[in-house]
Amino acid sequence: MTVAEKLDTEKSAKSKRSKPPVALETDRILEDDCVTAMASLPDACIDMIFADPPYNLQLGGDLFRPEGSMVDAVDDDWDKFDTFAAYDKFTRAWLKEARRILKPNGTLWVIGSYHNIFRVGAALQDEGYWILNDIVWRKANPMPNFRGTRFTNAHETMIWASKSEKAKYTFNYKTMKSLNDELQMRSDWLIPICAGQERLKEDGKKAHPTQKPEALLYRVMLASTKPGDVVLDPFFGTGTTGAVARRLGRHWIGVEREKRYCRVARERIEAALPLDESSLTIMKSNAAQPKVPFGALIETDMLKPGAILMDSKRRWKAEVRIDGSLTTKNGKEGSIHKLGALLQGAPSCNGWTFWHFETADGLKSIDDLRAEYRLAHFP
Amino acid sequence: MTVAEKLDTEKSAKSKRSKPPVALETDRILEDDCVTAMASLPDACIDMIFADPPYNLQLGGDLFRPEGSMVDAVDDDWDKFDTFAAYDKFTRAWLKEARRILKPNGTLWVIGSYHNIFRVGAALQDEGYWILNDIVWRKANPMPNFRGTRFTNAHETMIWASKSEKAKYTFNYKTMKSLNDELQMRSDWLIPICAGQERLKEDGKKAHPTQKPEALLYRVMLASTKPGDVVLDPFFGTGTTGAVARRLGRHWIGVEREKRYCRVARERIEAALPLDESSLTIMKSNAAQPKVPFGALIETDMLKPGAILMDSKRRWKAEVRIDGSLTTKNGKEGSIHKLGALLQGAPSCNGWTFWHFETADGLKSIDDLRAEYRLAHFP
DNA sequence: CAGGCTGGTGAATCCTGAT
DNA sequence: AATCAGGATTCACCAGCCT
Repeated sequence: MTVAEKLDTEKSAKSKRSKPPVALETDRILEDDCVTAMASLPDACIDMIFADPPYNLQLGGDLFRPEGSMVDAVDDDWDKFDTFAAYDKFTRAWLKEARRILKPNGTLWVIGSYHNIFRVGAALQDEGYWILNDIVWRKANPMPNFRGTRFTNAHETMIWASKSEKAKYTFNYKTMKSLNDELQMRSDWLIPICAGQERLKEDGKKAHPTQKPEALLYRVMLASTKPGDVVLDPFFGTGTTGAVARRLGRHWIGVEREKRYCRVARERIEAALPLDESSLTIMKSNAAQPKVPFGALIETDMLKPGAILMDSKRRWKAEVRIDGSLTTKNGKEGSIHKLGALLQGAPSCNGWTFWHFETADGLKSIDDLRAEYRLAHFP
Repeated sequence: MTVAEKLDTEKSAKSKRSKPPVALETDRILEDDCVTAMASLPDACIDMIFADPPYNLQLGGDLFRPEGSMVDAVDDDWDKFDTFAAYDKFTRAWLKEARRILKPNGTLWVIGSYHNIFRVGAALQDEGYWILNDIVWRKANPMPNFRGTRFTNAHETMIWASKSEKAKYTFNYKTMKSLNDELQMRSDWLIPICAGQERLKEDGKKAHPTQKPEALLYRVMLASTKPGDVVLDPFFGTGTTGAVARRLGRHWIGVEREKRYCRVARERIEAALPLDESSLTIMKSNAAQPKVPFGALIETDMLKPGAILMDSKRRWKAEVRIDGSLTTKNGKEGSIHKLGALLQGAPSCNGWTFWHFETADGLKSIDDLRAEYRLAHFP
């Protein structure tokens, strides 16, 4: 049990609505209102939530309008404020419940457009979430603005947030870098909209008005979850989140009110084939490599006490001592990291990459020695 | 007098704080707090407001680059707020005053990052503004994420809003289209950050920590104002808004509390000459080259993880992994370029033309797939 | 002079585990 | 809870200098 999970259990025990620790049923759709459905789940059981909440105030009128307000007889401005207030109430309700069911180190993604994303963003900050990034989904082929009255609305915004400021969230940095031709993945993603074969149809018409592309969920999930994690989508629609989760070996829970969406989603996920284990492995795993103390290189005679190390430009030299510390001619000393930092006047230094030694083929880094050591001792 | 201006006068007359119709003094800096300064202006006298308010960054300790130097962070007092509530109060105060001085058909631009933009967006909706677009400023050269903890924060968000829903705002559609090589201008703009000669210095150090690029203001002003319009900037700083306004033949009013910023701004605007051809070219948008990372083919399911790639003569084979890296049977791995080079013993390799996959009609290059991807998504 | 190399820098909520 | 030490981590652009 990790520290995080321990904390989690302790919190649950204290909470008024604590539930007995039962195995969470995953890979299924809860056919219910999103707040009610989430309320049926125990505290801190979800690793990641992806939410694509509605924002069409007209269609959802009943849902968002507060009790007893008169629709017809109000002034425009008042009506607008009223509607915003109702939308905010709805937003806070599901964000609150979502935060409760998130594990301490879980994260939340929300996608929206300028109609609702600012309200959602402010609300989630107020609820205690900590924003990690806002991500811009740049649509490769957006619908043009036919009337020429504004800029072509060519993007949507996603907010990625952790449960709290100090949380140790999952971010698969190397995976993202690899996916982006060995450059850091930026906050603006160019991804085509969902069309063609991928777009689900019913009787020739699109099955859902706002179906998201699988490529988007693919990147979201690959970035912020580990295989086996549980992903929840409180506005499941036709189940893009579920389909991608299954393909990527993650567990999923979908919440959706509308029966016909649920039916389409089930069929779709059924057909989404999980990738096999070997394809799932990524090139540079974030799993910690076995730690090698510098002294181990001396003990195994890969470096001898008295050997001279220097930085790549031969500005500084130091001698290796028997206990794995280094010393300079004028008496400075310390670990490979400490001395490297001291000589450069830097706050810190990675001694493994800073220090080199002379070979027939020129300078070689002690990090290469460490790699050799690992190969020999951790096959 | 336009209809808009007539409406405007009528409203002013009814308003409790109506003022005698005096000529508005423009092209000057009001050296004062932003709310106080705006309060000194009459109702409905401004055509466009560009606001770059404090972002409330909430930075922690120092941040160092991998090579040891320290990042020069924004730690100015003007960016510090105790709570979100305090920031919201400040935001609503200036938004309210800004809306009062805006002409009925005037518009407001606000720029921010994920730290503050959601609060600003929600507040301006509450104040009665009507959002027209959210615009993403994609930075061509953002600061990387040095610790590999999040996605590179590579953009900022601007909100463009009219005073009310029914307003007849200015949008120079054709100008924008011609600026964008005869394609409709999208909501994501690729513009470099302010650096080099353009960056104002004092004693060799940057004069203002958050100076915005003139290219950004150029596009904003060209899109949403007419020559002779009055543009107000309530957070003037070193006067980018004023400089661009002068060059584009717009009148400007700047509001800035800090004396030293005012001094720098005055000198700068004094020197801002009308644009010549060459500067115009610089300002013109560099249409984003759609670069396709190999990973995009996997995300869009054009290539599946586990697929086998080989060179044109079938000498080498490799398997596609989930993150866009390749791996061979005997454990060699890398990007399409790296692995191609490694296998051939060459210093470098263009993986796009080196790697192929089996089809019914024989081998096909992954470069063909890339071409298909481009064709499908960048019409 | 062209071209290459080095160094500096930009609105940044930037580590982790053991003791 | 706080402290300490190990050691992992960067992209595009510009200016200046050298070959």
